[in-house]
Amino acid sequence: MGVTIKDVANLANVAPSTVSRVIADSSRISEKTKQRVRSAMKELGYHPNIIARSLANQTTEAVGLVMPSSADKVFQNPFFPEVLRGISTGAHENKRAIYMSTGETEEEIFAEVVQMVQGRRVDGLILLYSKVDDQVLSYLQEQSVPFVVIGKPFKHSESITFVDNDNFKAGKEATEYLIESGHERIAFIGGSLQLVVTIDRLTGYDKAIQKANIPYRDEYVIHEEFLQKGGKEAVCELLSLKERPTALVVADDLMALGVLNTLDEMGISVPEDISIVSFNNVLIAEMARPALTSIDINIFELGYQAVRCLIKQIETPYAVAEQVRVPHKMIKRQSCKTIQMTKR
Amino acid sequence: MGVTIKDVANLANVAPSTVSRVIADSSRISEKTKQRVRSAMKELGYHPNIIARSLANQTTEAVGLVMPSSADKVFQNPFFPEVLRGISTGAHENKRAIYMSTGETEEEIFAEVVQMVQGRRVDGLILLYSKVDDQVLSYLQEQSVPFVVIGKPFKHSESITFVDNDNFKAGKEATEYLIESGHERIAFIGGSLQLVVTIDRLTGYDKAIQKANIPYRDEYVIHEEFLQKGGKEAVCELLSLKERPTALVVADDLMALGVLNTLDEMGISVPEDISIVSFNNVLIAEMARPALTSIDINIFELGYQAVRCLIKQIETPYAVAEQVRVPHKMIKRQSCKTIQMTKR
DNA sequence: CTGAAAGCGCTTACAG
DNA sequence: CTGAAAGCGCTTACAG
Repeated sequence: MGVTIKDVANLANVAPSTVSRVIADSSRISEKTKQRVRSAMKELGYHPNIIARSLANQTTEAVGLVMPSSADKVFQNPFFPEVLRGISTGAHENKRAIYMSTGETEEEIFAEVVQMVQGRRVDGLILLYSKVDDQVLSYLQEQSVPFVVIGKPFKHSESITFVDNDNFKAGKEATEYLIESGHERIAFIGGSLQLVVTIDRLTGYDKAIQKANIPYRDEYVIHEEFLQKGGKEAVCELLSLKERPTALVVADDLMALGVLNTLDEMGISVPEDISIVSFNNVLIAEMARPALTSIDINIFELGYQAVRCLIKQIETPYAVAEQVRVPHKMIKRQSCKTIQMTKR
Repeated sequence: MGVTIKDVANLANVAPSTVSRVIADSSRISEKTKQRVRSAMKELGYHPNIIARSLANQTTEAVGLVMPSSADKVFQNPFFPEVLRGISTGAHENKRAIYMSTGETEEEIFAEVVQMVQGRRVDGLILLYSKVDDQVLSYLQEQSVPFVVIGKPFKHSESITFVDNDNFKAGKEATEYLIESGHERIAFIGGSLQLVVTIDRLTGYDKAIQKANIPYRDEYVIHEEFLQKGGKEAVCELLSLKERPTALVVADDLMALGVLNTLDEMGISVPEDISIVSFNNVLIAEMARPALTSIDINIFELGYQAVRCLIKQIETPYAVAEQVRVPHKMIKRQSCKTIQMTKR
């Protein structure tokens, strides 16, 4: 039914191979022939069959996106649309199509990745997360398929191409900012400890309080899901302590929003009673009341750079691993207050 | 390099065609042979090449997603992640992969769609928007490729499969709710008139005020982008009128948020001075202060049903067009106030 | 129940 | 500068 290269060849009175060369705009074909072939293509409404081309030349012009498991929850967090926007822009600039995983459990996603890779559906992949002991990552490494991680790989990060913020530094800066404002009872509310981003930000927090000679307290470190609900649960735990914190480092804006709403319900006011610094600086940070002081991590750029690195890897087979650090920046708003230095 | 069907055939001592039948789990192959072939596959770590299979049997097990143009802006609106979530869930349940357009301008997107279709990259497509005079839609119709529209097609909607809310009714209900609360000076802030959803909701608004014998005023109907910024601009226009409205029907939560913030800056309070009903009921509707009364349109379900319809169409070649109406529901919160009936 | 062969629509050495 | 032929890795009538 579809018009093929043969039909074009017949009409233009050349061999199929010649048509193929015209499509590739090979310099070995005369202008005259090219013209003839092109008008035949136009006349017949010819469009190359990409699947056939993929099979013949072992390339797909598509990149695969691996979402974290339970993507259904993930899409609630504005991080993902924003990183997708960066990826989409980058893919488009490089004329690459996007292929997305749809699985929900870890096993399903793994199976999909194997399909994408072995099925030669994509030329390379982007992992939209980084977690401890990831079988997808190990698999991609051993297959030596081009891939890029958004976030820092837990292990072997020297030999893997990744795009990330300096989350250690960001966590440290957020905490230091609160310390400089006079806070000493600072809690940390983070996501799953399986996620490297949580580990990094927590380590930064740790470093900052250590440097300020503030004792580390186990009960001040809480881990929940990167969602509003997670923020809510964390607050309940923290407020049940005899010595409540006066400031919070919250690893995600959406969580911070949950924190804010819960505090509001409990009649605790921000920033008067509790100061908050959060991360990501998505739209809701600006919209929240009080507006949240948040570390902008430039999510769009994370996605955009990831594509750029991936394409580079695909096109230069033995390229060395590349590490890109996307800068962050604290955006100060109304959720923090300077307090009186007490005992120091 | 990859292990192919031939390698498996050799190891299992059968013909390639037999291996192929084992993959398809054909009933015409003996259990014994199946076992042998399967263990050979396992031993070699065989995975079928999907591209080759696609070429041979003219099917891809993938669905294409067509984003509205300027997808970069679109991703700022929470509608899209949520509809993607529904699509992703549906695709996954049906073992279909997702292929996404990345173009920004209308022409680019059109070219991508042609590529997806003629390149046989997808078995069918979902349009994530519906607008007046859409060349993509016309193209898909004339190619008779399976496709589904999210939103109501502007023309020929009887012969096209689509999934939509009853936006006319929703617009009418929102307006009636305000009328019943005593409002008469009700403005409508909508998105582009190129989008059918805007037209439908506006028509509903129109119907409601007409029914209540409230004169239609041109200056009370504003069209802006479905973003915060759009809401802001609309408010500025409306407040410059001599007779300011006392209530607003805002066609999108994100816009409503812009409206809210702008009113706040101007010292006009909601709902005391102005009541607001908006649409979509995304997370921010709940979070806004005051929390927004919003019509929940069940975005997830729109995406989910779209996939279901598409798969059905793909699998039953001459199926008739199907129209799915996803129900909506008003969620009442704090952005509306009953006012004194004045002149009636 | 299984195999040999043709075909899906391209690309790409190899010849000339 | 152009063509004939083989090949990419599958599937699927057609035989037997």
